[in-house]
Amino acid sequence: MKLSTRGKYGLYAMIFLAQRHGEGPQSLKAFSELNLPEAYLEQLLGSLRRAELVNAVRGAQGGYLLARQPEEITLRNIVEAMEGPISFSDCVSSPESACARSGDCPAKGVWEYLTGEVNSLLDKITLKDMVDQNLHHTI
Amino acid sequence: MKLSTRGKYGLYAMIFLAQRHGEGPQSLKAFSELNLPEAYLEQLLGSLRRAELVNAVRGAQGGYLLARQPEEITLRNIVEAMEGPISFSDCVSSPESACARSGDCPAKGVWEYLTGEVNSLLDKITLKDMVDQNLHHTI
DNA sequence: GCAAACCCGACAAAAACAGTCGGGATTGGG
DNA sequence: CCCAATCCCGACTGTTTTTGTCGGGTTTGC
Repeated sequence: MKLSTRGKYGLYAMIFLAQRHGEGPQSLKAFSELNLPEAYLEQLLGSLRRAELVNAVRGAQGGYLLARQPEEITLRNIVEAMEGPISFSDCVSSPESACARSGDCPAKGVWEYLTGEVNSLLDKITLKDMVDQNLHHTI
Repeated sequence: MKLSTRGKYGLYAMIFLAQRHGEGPQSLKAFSELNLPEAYLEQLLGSLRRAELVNAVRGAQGGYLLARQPEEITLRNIVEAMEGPISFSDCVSSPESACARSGDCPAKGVWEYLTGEVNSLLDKITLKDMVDQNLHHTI
């Protein structure tokens, strides 16, 4: 029950971009103040781009930009882009990994319930909330 | 954001014990209907015992029993016993892994908030709720 | 055209996970 | 008292996931 560094670094990168929203493309080098491994971060930004959370501008003076407004990007968007769909147990998300006891498995309902709750928690927090340190309006 | 098999199998084992609560010690062999690797399950039951969620009775006719009533064992108890403390990022739980940006890290508040929310979600679900398929009273 | 950028697939080290195994310690029942 | 049933424990191993690195390709502003 922990995010991997992908999830963490991905969020750091998104917060970095949100803080500079409107200031033009931020090159990979600009991210260096985050003290993350550069080549690795580049990979992660690729995932964020493919998830359409950031846009990349190639060529000189290029870099990365948020693809949407900070208030339109949720924590769930980011976490899912970096770590795939969140679900407490595979038997919820992928049909083929349903276990033998599927039919009346008392645990399945729990996984479904929790997965739903956490997703809705993550849906409620936007990038804007995070840079504003404004988490309480969500409660 | 997924439980490992430790978490899943551990919960299956606890549900199994809850369903037989009051019927005396359940030997490792009795668990075989769960179709889990026996030697591995034994390890996991060791973790549950050390977390004081089950009691083990050694010797012939021995086995495992719930250490408390099913309504007094929460999902959080089980998950933490199997996977360690829940926290979205280490910088919340362990002081030494605080990252350089600790002071004003916009992500830290998010991790703390989410960790708290998920913990309180897990606190509200007891083993009894699960065997009764009664998750809705928690909502 | 060239330097500053991003893009991409392949690779590798390290850590975590998912078990297995062999033998030791306890204990109820005959 | 002995033995079989049972739990206990640490060491070991194979696999998968994670966390990166690297080299070279592509794009584009100046």
